[in-house]
Amino acid sequence: MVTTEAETVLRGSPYRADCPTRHILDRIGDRWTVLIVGALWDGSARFSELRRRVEGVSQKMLTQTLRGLERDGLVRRTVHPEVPVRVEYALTEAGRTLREPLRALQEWSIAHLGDVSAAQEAYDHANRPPLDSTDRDE
Amino acid sequence: MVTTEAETVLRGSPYRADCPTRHILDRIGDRWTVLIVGALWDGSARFSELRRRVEGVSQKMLTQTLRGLERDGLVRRTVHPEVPVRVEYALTEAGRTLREPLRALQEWSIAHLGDVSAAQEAYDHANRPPLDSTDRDE
DNA sequence: CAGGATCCAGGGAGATACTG
DNA sequence: CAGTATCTCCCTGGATCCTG
Repeated sequence: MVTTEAETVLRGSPYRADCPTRHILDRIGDRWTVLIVGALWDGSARFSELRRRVEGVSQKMLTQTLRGLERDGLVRRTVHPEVPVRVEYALTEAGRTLREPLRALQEWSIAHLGDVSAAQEAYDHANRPPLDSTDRDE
Repeated sequence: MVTTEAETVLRGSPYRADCPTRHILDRIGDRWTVLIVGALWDGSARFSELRRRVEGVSQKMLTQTLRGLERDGLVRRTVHPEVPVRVEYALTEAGRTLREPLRALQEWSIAHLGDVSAAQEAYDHANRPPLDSTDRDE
């Protein structure tokens, strides 16, 4: 694989379906992946623990996402053959490196949340006059 | 609003549905947002231009995503009242700041694509060898 | 050319029941 | 406890047709 420079790729390939970016987008695309990586930020956790940490995730999605991450080599799954089966999940080396860009993204979101919210309100106000009291606010 | 430090947020709030992170994830969650921001990386572009740049995007998704970005104040839409209507899209200041974290993410994907692919193959080979083969080592 | 409106298929995602 | 297996619902997103 020819590793062209990041800049080049940004302007050329990524818009083509064969670009690596697409694959990663598929991964971080689903909301759960990022949240789960975040939940494993500081160490390992058991299945139930993750389920508690990542609020709103269903057992199905948690399993599914963890498997995906495991398949990608970002998460390591360790089964402890004890009486009540105990499974621990932790980020691999590769997974840990993913925290950096993810953190950048999160910091951005924290820093710009206000602007975004304001922009949304302004947009809605300017574009969507009173219909009813059906305003979707968050 | 409890503006805890980034680290704290990472371990606490984000897993709660009320965290700003969720909003951003909803935004970058869809594959098109990132690609479109990338397509506007170096300047403005017209609708058709974007449609060409971002391969695989449907007119509906392009419009939808652009509207979302516009609503969030990340993209500015300029209508030129000429004979054939001409609309130009460009990143706003806020949108430009988003390029940083996005670039980090992309660079990560480029850097780790190989590892991820290898991990996937290894996983698939070890866990789900296609039917037909009767080999059962390990 | 830019985009609104529709119809419709596919898969994401929840709830439930069962296993080891 | 840690999943697997279904069934189903619903939203996402594509394809198509139409308008300013």
